[in-house]
Amino acid sequence: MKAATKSSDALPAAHDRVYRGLRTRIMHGEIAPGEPLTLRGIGKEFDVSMTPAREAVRRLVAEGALFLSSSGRVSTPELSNERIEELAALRALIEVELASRALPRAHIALIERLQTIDAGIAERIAQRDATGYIRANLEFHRTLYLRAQAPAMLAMAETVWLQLGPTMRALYGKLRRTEPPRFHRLIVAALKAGDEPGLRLAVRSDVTQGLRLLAS
Amino acid sequence: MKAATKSSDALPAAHDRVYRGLRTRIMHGEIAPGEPLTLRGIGKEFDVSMTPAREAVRRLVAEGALFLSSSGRVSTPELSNERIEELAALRALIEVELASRALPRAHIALIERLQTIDAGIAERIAQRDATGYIRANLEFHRTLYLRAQAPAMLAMAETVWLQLGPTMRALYGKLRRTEPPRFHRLIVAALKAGDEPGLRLAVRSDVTQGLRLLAS
DNA sequence: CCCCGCGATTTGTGATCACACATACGCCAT
DNA sequence: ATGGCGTATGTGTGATCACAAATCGCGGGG
Repeated sequence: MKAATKSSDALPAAHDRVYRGLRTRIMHGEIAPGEPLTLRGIGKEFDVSMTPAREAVRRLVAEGALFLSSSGRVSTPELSNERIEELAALRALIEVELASRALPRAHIALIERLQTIDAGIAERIAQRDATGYIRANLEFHRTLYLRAQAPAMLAMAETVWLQLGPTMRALYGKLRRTEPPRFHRLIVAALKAGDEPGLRLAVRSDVTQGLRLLAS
Repeated sequence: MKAATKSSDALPAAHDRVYRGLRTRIMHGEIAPGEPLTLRGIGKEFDVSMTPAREAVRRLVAEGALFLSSSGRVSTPELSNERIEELAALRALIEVELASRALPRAHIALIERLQTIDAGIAERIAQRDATGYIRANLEFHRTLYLRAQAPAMLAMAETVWLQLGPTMRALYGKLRRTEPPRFHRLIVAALKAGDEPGLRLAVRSDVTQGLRLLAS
């Protein structure tokens, strides 16, 4: 039971592998809100001991992706309506700024890529693929924001996504969407036209649309 | 060498004690940018083993307060001008929103407390007390933002402060301030008058003032 | 039938250890 | 004197262990 030491493996550090694995699962909404996790369970799943599992969990807790009860138990957080409203407001603030900074650098190739991703989103919706929908939606936004050349801001936006992850999945179940996101069209149109005020409005609308129903 | 087990101590968990200790030192600018840290050194300083030290460091790295080199060495980060500009923009976005949300709840008692803190800031400046100045300045902002009743936003703002901590200390040395922060007066005045646009402008100015010189 | 309490099990915490790697120091050959 | 190399030291990583506390389940009493 010495877990392959390091031998000739590549170099994806153990605790980082666990972190990334949990992170994407949370961000994509593959874990239900309130679901409890155990360090030994995580370690077993990723074939590591408790130590790297603990580090990964600690990091996710620091990012707000996991909730740490007073007794040290970890679970994915159940967000209150107030917190959801705050996080939506943060998304609006940060992502509008990111989109605005990306606008001058948005070439036609980027816009075409966004349209391709958007088509994929429509497919996921048609197939009722919640996780795929969330993943594609985040890819749409991240692709745009990468052009902003603002890594610190992007990291902060992703932190917010992470916190909303489990809830977004639950939200997806509530609203029975059959249509593709209409605000994405507006975003693409504003990018093409170089219309900054229109872009800001479209991003703000897209980011806050779904979360309004949840708070009602 | 069994480190006092738990005996009759209260219950401030070990790794959390280390985390808080390092966090405030970083946020207050008591550690120079680029300064290297070792897990064993931290453990010795707080009288714990490497395990809690590692967890605290991991958490601070996750928050951007510490930099982790490719070989695993940790140090406080040396920020590029681009990153400083981003962080200043984030401060402006988030803190303007926080101030705006705090405005309707800003009673006279709060305003008086802000003025008291501001007087303390003037003292620190007169005494050339860099750390004291930073701490008092952050207290001024936090006191105001607490009224916004937006814990997630406040946490995000504090994360940005944390990332700027070591740099703010260096910044303090560059600009030889002798006058108390003039924008704080404007903030207080806007709060008294219930002037939201004025408040937003004053906060934005206060937050971005010092960092403009640094980027030049 | 429900509620309380006690014990077994689960779970997080922190210390310690073995190991791999990086760095730094010092010694020897040129 | 200087440059290169091998060793010693320091550092992070991850596994394992001992311990305390929390949680769960079961049984008895009301």
